[in-house]
Amino acid sequence: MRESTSEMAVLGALALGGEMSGYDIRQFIDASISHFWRESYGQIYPVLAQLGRQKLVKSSADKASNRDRRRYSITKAGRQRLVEWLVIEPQPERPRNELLLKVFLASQAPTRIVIQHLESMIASCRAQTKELKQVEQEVRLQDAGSETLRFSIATIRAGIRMAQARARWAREAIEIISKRQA
Amino acid sequence: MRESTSEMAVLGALALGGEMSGYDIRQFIDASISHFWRESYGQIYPVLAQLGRQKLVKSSADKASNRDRRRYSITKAGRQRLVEWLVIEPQPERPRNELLLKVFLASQAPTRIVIQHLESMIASCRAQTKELKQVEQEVRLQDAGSETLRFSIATIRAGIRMAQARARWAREAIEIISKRQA
DNA sequence: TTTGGCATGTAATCCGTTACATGATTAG
DNA sequence: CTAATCATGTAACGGATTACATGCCAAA
Repeated sequence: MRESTSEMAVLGALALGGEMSGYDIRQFIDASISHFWRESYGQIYPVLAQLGRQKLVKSSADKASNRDRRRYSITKAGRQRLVEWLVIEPQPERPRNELLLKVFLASQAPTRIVIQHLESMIASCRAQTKELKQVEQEVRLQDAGSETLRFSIATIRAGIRMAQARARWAREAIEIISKRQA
Repeated sequence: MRESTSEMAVLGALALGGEMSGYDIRQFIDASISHFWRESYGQIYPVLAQLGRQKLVKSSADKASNRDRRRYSITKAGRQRLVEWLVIEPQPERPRNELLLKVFLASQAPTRIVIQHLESMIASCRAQTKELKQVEQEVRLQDAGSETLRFSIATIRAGIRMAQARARWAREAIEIISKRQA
């Protein structure tokens, strides 16, 4: 089974967003879940072709525009497939973290280097927190009353909390690292 | 430039741990930084060969054992290369998060499904927090006085804080999702 | 003696990004 | 007119995992 998570992201976009082109799907993902997900065209188009072969999506040429444009929509089988995947418990991910690797190896370079990295991280976390808080307010207004609002909000809250936690950790790390041993 | 982060992880292991075999490197990484990094043999051996070609590590057959065993150590050029990499500011990573994707798409399945996922996550975060707190105590005792202690501790604290933040978020998310709209 | 851990390596495959190639439409 | 955006797709490459293949040594 190939590209299973990308398949599900594309299927999910079509389930929530209705009929869309490959291009639209990219915009949709970018606009709604870019803080924890992304898909490139290099994934989306092959995945759409494959989903089509599996009858999980259907496509039609768009007659309203004489531009080269295909519109995809999810089929009943596609919705079923999506649910099958949704019920599978996601395994805890263990992503590699380059900053933590640099912290772990920091004894090999001047201490100020890693402190600088941590300080930039704090800045970028603060920026992200601020931005996501704005997004949260916007989404609350725009999607008020929508069935999916609470799920969007839950993912945005995740981004905010993680950014805050990273920033707090970085503060603590700077203290731990700066303190000379007794 | 290929496999740059794996190269640096291997180089870093040799910088901290001294002379080691490919097998040892794997054990070292597993024992010390597995909560945010991992390397498979399928990476380690090709990377060692490549580092050798670049004169960043040197190897010698181990005569003390007549087992098939090569011991690698970092060269001066290797240490330089490592420092060059350490000073580069790590860019904020945006990993894909499957759980968050499932939360975002949760309207497509019964609500209890995603609640269950969040509850399992809380359980696994608690377990990880507990485990890392133990590791922290062990490392504090074992590496007391070591030059690298504070850096190890900083990375462990990151794991603890992130696990706690994830658990707290999951609690909040369950509330958000369970609440019926007014 | 047989199982588990030590030890090295390759091949297949997967999943994903980036670069490339092409061209239409629309807003300024 | 022309730049930005809409739009689709392929090819090359990169980085990592997993499975496979092999075999020694030590302890139970």
